[in-house]
Amino acid sequence: MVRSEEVIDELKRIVKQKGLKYTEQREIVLNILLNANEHLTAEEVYNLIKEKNPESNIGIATVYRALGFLEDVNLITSITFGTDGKKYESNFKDHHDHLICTNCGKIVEFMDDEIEKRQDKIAKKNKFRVTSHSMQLYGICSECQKKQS
Amino acid sequence: MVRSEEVIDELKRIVKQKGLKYTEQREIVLNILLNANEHLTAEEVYNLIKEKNPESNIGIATVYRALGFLEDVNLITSITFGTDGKKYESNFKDHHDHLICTNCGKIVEFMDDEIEKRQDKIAKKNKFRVTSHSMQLYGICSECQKKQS
DNA sequence: TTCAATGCAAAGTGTTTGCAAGCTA
DNA sequence: TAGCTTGCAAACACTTTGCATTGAA
Repeated sequence: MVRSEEVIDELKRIVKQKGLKYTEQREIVLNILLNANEHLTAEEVYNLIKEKNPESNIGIATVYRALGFLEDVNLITSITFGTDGKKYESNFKDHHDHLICTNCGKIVEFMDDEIEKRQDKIAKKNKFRVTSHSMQLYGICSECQKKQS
Repeated sequence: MVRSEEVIDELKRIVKQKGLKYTEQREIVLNILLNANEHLTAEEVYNLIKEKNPESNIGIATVYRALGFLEDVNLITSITFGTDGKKYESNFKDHHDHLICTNCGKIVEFMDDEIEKRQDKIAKKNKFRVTSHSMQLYGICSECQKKQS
């Protein structure tokens, strides 16, 4: 995990290097994700901004554009699951994979060195130079199992 | 892997047991997925039907309804990854994961017992009853590496 | 001063629903 | 025949786009 200010500085650097403008809106969106403990949909980000930064009067289109931009420059990542649509998270969290409850949508993060090692091995065997990966295990979480039975 | 006819019989059994009607449309949709080698979106299923069963004049709404029904009765599963939306696959296929070349789009399928075992272990530790998973390794395939260098 | 970025609303997507007609049991 | 299913089109929800305006460099 990295300090928020460092990531914001990184955003400033990227924007400058690309000859684009630095805007408060992109910073707000990035900040929301840096401080979020869970994966957020575009709409959730939008609602959080209205709640935490009511003065900003941001539009939903801008949120979508900011999310797209931040994903392009690799500051955030998205995963998509079930009916909740695309969910975003900051890239400044330790690497992890996801366990996803297909009933309630809960996402649990995990990390397993053994799997990471095997992935490298598989990539080598297939002569791929792997740049990233994503893994999702779908199932029913313990709470939902109780409710169902 | 199971023979198509057995799965179709299973569908007939389920439909009867639920007091519903057996229709050609549901059978066609199921058959498309049984014979598909990849995960298909609703629209891809629809297009395949128009190609392989042009006489059926099926509507896209029926495809969605059939997919929903087949998923409810556990003959097929859906997962969502990337930007293509919900993708379906039959529950009667051998399992595999994907290596994806981000340059040319080539997809290589693989399967690794060690990873599968670790996944089970992780699921147990988190008290999830896992029903499916998807893993993608993104990178550059050997041909594209040659072209780039 | 320039032109990227924004907010708004309209236009696109993909998916679901209402309904009259069709078809299975 | 009864009522589940269908095809069609309209309705929906989510996301993107066009455009005039704003604002960062």
